[in-house]
Amino acid sequence: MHPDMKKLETTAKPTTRDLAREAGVSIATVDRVLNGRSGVRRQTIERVNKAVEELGFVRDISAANLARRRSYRFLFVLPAAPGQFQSELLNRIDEANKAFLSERVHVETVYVVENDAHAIASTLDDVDPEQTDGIAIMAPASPQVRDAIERLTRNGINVVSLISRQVNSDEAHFVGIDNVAAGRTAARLMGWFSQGRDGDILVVCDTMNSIDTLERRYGFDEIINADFSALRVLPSVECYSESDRTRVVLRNVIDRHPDVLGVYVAVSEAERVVPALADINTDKSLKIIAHERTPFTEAALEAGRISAVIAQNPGHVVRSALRVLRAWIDGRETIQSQEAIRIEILIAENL
Amino acid sequence: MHPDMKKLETTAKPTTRDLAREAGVSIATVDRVLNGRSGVRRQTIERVNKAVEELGFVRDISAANLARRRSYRFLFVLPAAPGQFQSELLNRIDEANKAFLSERVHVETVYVVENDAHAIASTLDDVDPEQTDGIAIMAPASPQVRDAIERLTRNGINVVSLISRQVNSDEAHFVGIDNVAAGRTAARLMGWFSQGRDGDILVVCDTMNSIDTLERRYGFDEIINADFSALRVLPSVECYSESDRTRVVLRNVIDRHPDVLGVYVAVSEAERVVPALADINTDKSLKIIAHERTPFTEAALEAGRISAVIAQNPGHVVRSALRVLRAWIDGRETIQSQEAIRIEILIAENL
DNA sequence: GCGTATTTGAGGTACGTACCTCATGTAAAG
DNA sequence: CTTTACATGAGGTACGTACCTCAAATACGC
Repeated sequence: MHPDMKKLETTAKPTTRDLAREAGVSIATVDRVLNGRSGVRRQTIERVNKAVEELGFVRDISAANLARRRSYRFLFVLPAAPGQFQSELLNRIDEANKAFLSERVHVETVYVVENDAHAIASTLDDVDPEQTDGIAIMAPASPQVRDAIERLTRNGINVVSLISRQVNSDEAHFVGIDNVAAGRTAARLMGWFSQGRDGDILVVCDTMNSIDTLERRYGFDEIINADFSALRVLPSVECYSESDRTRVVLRNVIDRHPDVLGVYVAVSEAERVVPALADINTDKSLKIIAHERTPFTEAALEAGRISAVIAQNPGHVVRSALRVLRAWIDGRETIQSQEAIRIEILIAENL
Repeated sequence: MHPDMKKLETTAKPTTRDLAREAGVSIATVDRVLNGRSGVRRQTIERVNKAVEELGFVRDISAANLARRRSYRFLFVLPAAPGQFQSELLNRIDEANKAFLSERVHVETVYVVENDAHAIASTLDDVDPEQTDGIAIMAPASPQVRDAIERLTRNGINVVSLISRQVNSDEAHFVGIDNVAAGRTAARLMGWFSQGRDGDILVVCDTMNSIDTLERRYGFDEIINADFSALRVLPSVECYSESDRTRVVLRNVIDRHPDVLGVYVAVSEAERVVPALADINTDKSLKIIAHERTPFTEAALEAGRISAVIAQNPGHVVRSALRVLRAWIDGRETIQSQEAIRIEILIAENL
């Protein structure tokens, strides 16, 4: 056996009792210091803190939460959109809710109309600070939502934004990928796919009003212009989440630009856009890059209908949001590297 | 506010007390049933279980662990190799040890000589079941280690294998990537990089005795042969973790094969192999794919000296191992999707 | 119907922390 | 030197679960 192991047995984890003995004060005083209650001399506070250092005391969060009768009540605010990525996200929330039940974490979900910033803001305003400890919101960035988040924060409710960053809101931690970098990544792949040929590249988005889409497009152009000058990126095709419109618009663009080599589907509803592309481009020579791992994109990758997918792990996003909110409440640090959401490159081989 | 929220307030999480009332038995009996103690009639057991179902009782693990005085003492067994990936892994273990301290998880690390299966096995045999609750081992697959793992399991110590799968050991859960798929992924990328040209591809490994390397090579060949017939994969270059040897062998091979287009560095010590390649291939036309994210590979990606990296997240690996071990001890389920280690494709744009 | 074995209940203590009250100590202000 | 404010100690209860003991109730064999 390795020599250090004995320590585990003899040196048990120090408790508040040990702290009191070490600092030469009573347990009550230790408690006052640890929980920042008033009525302790500066000098005594320092004695206790020194004991904490020396014994390496770490508060037992389980016991503390038990004593406090604390449970974590979190609320996910999600757009009521029907896409596969949405439902994937929902499944992960359900999953997390079940898994964290034994750790006193309760998760609920409420839906909002995606395009109505005022409605979203008023939903947020209606949240009762007495009954909610934290909120994870996925909604397009807007001043109304940003302000509502600020009000929540002032009321003591922690907020993180999911997938879509709420700009200018330093209050809200962001859980999601860097969309500019995602666009750059897509561009690099598209460049490789083009094999040095010249031609046009199509970028499909819902609406250019979405900051996420703008950022992706920005990153995409950046790399294509810098490193793949043989490629021209056409103006973004906006399809406003409507299947019929998508079909018509795509056909128009591709008819007018026979040199289209590849398509970057910069929105998450690949299941709506890609089939439309397949109908138009029957010879399957188009290189398609889409976003998000869903049953549709998985199948399409395996069938070779999509060449690559840029994804963020929805389970990771959900759990990260919960961990960040919880750490915030506990006054703990998070593990930085754990909370960074990776820009995943998925191909048929690494699914 | 959404309508469900009130429930949180009124319907508190049921406790053993509630269970007892619901089942019409005493708390002591509930306790006997929940903890599988003897001396309860079958009929009574069922009454209690029914109450568990109906109330949706979930045991509060924090409180239970507190009462049991349970702490989780885990041991990482790592090869004493000096590579950057190793030290990355170590950092993550340290990090996890600190972060999980407040959840009564203690992690220690012990080093073994990588190539001495007997020594590793005897290290495992020396572990005291009284003082260790679980082991995560990273070591080349070998019958000796596999048998030692089986002995540990019989003694009630749960074991997971990290990075390298211990074959034929169904006892030990594996935390790491599918190496065949990793090889396939590398091959697909290499194919894209080759842009349809024909030429030779070099595969660099430590030794062909390593199952991990064999699997990567197998997957690599599979895709190259199937989809990129213009490329020929040369016999693997073995460099036995020695810098001098690496340099000599690589120079020999590249001198003899001027058509080498790309190199797949199938081992984790890219920091040893890639600089050697750079010395030889001064015109920088070689496309290099390496394994594992390390300070070296990050810098090399950004500088364009490496085109892509196939990686597994060491922090994720460490935490997943700990979660799996803990769930095992608690008799809980793990979240499947959380414990799958992804084969990450890293390029300069998605770092 | 008796004795014995099994099943159940009642009640306690403990885990490590939070939070409360009340008594007592000490220092500063008058 | 007293008054007052503040600082600290001592001791308790609680959280939800585990685990223990002992007594009481019930079932079972004969």
